[in-house]
Amino acid sequence: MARKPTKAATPPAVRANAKDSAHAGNDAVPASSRATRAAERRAAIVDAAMEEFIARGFAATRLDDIAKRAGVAKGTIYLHFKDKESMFEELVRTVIVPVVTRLTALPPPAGSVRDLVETFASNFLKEVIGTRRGDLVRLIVAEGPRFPSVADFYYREVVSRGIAAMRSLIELGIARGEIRQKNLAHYPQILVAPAMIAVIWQSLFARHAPLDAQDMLRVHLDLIFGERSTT
Amino acid sequence: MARKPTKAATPPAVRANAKDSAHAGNDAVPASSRATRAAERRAAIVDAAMEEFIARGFAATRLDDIAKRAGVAKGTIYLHFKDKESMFEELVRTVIVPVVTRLTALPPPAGSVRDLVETFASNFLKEVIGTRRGDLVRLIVAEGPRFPSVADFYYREVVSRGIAAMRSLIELGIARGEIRQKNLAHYPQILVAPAMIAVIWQSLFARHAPLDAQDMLRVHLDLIFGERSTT
Amino acid sequence: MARKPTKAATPPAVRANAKDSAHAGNDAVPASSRATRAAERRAAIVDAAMEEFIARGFAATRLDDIAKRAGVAKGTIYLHFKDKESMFEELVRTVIVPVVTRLTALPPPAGSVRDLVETFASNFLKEVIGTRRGDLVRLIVAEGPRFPSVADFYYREVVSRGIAAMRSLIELGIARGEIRQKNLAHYPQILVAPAMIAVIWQSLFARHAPLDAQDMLRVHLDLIFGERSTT
Amino acid sequence: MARKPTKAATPPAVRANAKDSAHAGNDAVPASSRATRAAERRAAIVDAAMEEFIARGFAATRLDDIAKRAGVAKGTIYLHFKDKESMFEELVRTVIVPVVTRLTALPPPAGSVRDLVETFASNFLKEVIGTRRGDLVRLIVAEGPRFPSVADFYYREVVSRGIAAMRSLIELGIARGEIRQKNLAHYPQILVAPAMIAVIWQSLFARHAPLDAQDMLRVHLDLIFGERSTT
DNA sequence: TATGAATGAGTGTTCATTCAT
DNA sequence: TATGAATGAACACTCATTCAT
Repeated sequence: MARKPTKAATPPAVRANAKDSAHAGNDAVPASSRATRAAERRAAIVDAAMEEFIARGFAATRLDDIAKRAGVAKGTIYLHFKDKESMFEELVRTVIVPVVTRLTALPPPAGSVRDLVETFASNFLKEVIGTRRGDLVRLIVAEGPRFPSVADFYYREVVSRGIAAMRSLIELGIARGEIRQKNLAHYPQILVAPAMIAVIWQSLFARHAPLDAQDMLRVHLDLIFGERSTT
Repeated sequence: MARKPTKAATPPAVRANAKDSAHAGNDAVPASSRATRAAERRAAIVDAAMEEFIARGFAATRLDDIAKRAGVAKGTIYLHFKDKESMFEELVRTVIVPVVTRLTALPPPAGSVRDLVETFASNFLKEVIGTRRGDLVRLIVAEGPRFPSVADFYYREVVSRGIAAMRSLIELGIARGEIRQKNLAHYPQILVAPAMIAVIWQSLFARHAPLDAQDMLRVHLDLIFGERSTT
Repeated sequence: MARKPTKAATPPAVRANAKDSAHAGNDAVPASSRATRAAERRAAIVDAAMEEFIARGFAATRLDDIAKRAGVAKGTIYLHFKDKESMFEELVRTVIVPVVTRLTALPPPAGSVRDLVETFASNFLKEVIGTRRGDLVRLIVAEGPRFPSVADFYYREVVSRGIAAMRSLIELGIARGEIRQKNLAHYPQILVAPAMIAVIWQSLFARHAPLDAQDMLRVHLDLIFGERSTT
Repeated sequence: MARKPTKAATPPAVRANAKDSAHAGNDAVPASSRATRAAERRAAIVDAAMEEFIARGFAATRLDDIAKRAGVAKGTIYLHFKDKESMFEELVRTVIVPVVTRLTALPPPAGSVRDLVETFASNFLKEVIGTRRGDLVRLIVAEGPRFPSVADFYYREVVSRGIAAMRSLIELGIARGEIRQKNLAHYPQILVAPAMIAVIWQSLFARHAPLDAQDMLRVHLDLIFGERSTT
């Protein structure tokens, strides 16, 4: 869609003293420079690929479909990615990084630890569970074993950081007396486990039995921090 | 299931003074009747397919490889399964059912609820986490969206039952005063979440950061039941 | 399952003075001798194969289907025929020969030539057009080029004889003054052409436009012998 | 055949003062636009497929062989046809249509009806009998029952039209007193029957007994129109 | 003799990748 | 840069043929 609007859009002035009469048509790039256009295309491909990989998994996804969805020709994909595998790998990186940075841009540690964790959980709910990004998590779980580099990357960039962050929070909670269970700091996974389960549940069983993730997480936090006094 | 009943069933007396010397050599493999052989082959195929599907996922698995691994010809697979898809679906059923029946054959509810849950968790640890069966769980998470029938089956046979069983236990725990958190009964998922995370963790990140699942589960139970008084 | 019930089922009386103790059970064949049974089976296979080959052509016919239709096991076919090709070839022979002998068993040349030809045509109508045998003709037309031996056989046994017979009739007709066109004797094909066309028409276009073969043949004979005086 | 007519077709003038020295080598095949090339390839595939289908029938024909004969890769076939079946169906259409249009482009009805029919027959002889197109007729007879759509198409486009045309001619002949047999108009099949037989004969029995189709048709016409007065 | 499970070569079809335009 | 026609290796599935029972 909107395949070749450029030709008409080219302001004549731009081509003023163009001497390259032979193949002048191509470089009629308007406002967005060539580089920008390329970046846009790449983004379109990444988005399309994401959709397809999530829907079908790596092996069953056809580059043809990605190209169609992205509105580019199949060959164009190869101008941006070496092959299907590296596309998948880079894709995961590309999509994950901003998520991580957003989530780790934690609000300054004001208020109680529980508040912090709750804010975090609430962000997670909005940003991940039941969204495309949640599906990405499932995709990584699915394809991880066949793409060690992806699993490694995910572990390094997301999991280990997340675990570390959770551990800090837990330790802070323990220090402040909000958390009783001292051993919890050894297994921050416990803190996130229900959230992860919620992600997977939504992908697989939502239509059998919808899950109120928010409420579940609240109950879980009550377990850890003690039931909240209803103010 | 009644794998080799023939051997025992053959009355020794019958062959006492057997004079069929002519073709005595054949019965080097006499006992396994045709039906038995067929069952064995089918089992071999199921095993091989399980390995391959786990290792590569559905789409990337080649029937050729399954056949090779099972030690049968490719065509033989089609004597047992309609096509690749139904093989996958039946496979999951075949493998899951015994697991379910074993796990649901709960020890009689003697002792405290915590003991019950602990026993259950310990079984789960031994039988599932880090085993082929654990990988199967990951496989289902991975392929579920593309195999609704598999996801449905898994939900019906495993998840919903498991959830129900956990809920009963939780309610029992609440009734007996072992569990404080009344709301936990609404989300039995919380009880199992760390176990599931452990399963997935072992599949994906074990080599980066091994997880002591047993200890983690213990900590989690402490969270729910209160820290165990070290007698 | 009920594999060898014979041994036990054999009434002792029957085996009274049987000295062939070793494999006495088999020959419990009632009225029809073993040879007869074999011939019956062969006939069943031939019939089934005929149906299938006509319906699907040689290449697209599955031995499995033939076996099923004939009520025998696939392997049994190989007890009667070397392979699929020779089955097809022998089949055509088997089926054609009786047709030929019946058709060539012309009624003694009494009456006019036209009467003779008409009798012949009427037989042909009943015995061939719109019947399985008519389909066989189409089958031979279809597979002839790939089965030279079949085409050869068909030419030798059916076509050349038929042509010769027709030629005799035509010559007789000319001699008796019933036929004017002397040259017709050079092309007996002309005499049979409409009959053959009728055969093919029924196979291919009957449902679009049914053809009254009998009437057409009458008109054709009128053309050759002159319109019949309606006495 | 007629693979690269482009070379000759390229008007020299076009390349007169070409300054595109840089990559002048490429345009050794300039004229044939992509569309032209595609059409050529498609034609090559159609030709090759025609040969193979005629030689082996539908089921026994391998796409591999068609591709090889057409000088394209197997995958290329699928750029032009959905699958083997539709290739066969489209093929028949593609090949038949021009034949029909040519044959129906009858010379203006000048002269006697017999002359007309004779002209027609002579065209038929040259264009169909003993040619690839004749084999196509046999192919349709052979595969028709398994390809109703092909039989339908053939009936609609060829047979029904041909029958109608023949009927008109016969009626004209009757009106002009050239044909005595009034009933012939009911069965135009009789008029064409020997021609069809000739087609089939050439395919199947030519090597056993060659048939002088031309002479046979003449004799047949004598039968219908009366023997020609030897001028 | 009869069976039908087992085989594996063979075939239609797909799809990642290339490359001339 | 971008295209999409062309490629051909790869794969699911079939089926004639064999052979242990």
